[in-house]
Amino acid sequence: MSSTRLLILGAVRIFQPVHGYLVRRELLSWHADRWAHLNPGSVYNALHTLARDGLLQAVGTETAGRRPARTTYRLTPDGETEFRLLLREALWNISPHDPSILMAGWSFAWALSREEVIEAFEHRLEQIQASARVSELAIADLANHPFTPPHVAEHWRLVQARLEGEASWVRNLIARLQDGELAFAGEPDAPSRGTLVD
Amino acid sequence: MSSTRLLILGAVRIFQPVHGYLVRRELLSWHADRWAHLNPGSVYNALHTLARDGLLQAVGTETAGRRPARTTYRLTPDGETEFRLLLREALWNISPHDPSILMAGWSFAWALSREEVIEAFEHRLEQIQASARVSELAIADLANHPFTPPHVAEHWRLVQARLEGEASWVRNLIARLQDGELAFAGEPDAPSRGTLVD
DNA sequence: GGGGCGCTAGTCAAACATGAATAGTTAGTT
DNA sequence: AACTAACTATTCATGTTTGACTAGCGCCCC
Repeated sequence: MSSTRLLILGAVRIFQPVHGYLVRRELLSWHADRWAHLNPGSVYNALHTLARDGLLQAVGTETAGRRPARTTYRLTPDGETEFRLLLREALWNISPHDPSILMAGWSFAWALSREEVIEAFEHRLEQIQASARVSELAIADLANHPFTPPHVAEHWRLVQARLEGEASWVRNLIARLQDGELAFAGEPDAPSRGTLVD
Repeated sequence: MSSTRLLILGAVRIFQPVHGYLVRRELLSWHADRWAHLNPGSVYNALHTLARDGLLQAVGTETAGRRPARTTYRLTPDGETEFRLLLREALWNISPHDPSILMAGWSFAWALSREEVIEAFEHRLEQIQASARVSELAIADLANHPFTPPHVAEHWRLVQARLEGEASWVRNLIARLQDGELAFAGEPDAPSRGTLVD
């Protein structure tokens, strides 16, 4: 699942310096375990991988009592760059076969400016329109492939129908963003760090 | 990805006895490589696993010239049972976070009766309605969890919007199935085996 | 007749995901 | 004061996915 890296980078970025358990707990409160298949192992594995690749840096290991030691991480400059890259990819491009990518991207949209998010979403609407046209043409083209079974045409229609659902969510959100809802990078109430309960 | 087993079982079931390459080629013609992440390795691995678990049986190995040997498979009775189970699960239950499951299920819907498919789809519409209610309540409940970030409410709305898209596809299909479109188990033109090009 | 291209058929190491299990800690309850 | 339920913090064996790679065969074209 390609949304894992973005989710982990983004969650570390909010709370850094932070240890794995807190990252996981935050993502659980977003229900990312369901929509992004985020098991405990995935979180810790991603942390290790990202640290090995130089996107995260382990900044210490604390032990409280006789509990398991916990390693804390923060983003490296490369990690910050990668985060912004993945975030922009997630928001600007449709991913018709992986719903978790937009969910992950939207989770950190506030890290960009309101203008960029609106622009990205408008671009998304155009892509969805283009995709409708591509589907039509692909379905028409099936006539030239007589051995392709008829359910394939419905696959195209189903993918497009789901995208239309996504489009109505996007349109609703664009309107609300233009109305000033929520807070984004550079604005007074913009979140930059998460709010820790404890 | 849980749709892999269903796809492989179903594809073997169509062409049995059949070797891996033909299964893969057929699934590629459905573009399952894109919507179900079906790489060559996944196909062969699934075949091995299903054979190990007794759902498939390797019925021979032929060698033509000095080419790689090819193993042919067919479903065991357990494999047929598992196929029908996975197929019914895919069609009767919504899977809000994995779009490939319905795509895989629909690919083999013709293996059930027209009546059952219509009933399953009607049940699906009810589940989507119920899910709308659950989303509403979940969003309302967020007021009691002040530290949950605001994007979580949009996650619920996005999942629901995509399901509404799916619902419009399902409604369209129910109407066409009631009109007698396509052919299902027990009907004159029902597909039972695939049509091989060569 | 030989050179290149695309098809056939599958393998494999590395990467990634799964989720049960572990083992100590705290808070509440009878 | 003992019990237990839930939380903290992570590991690890197992399983699945990825996609580049191999290597022979057939066909077409010059």
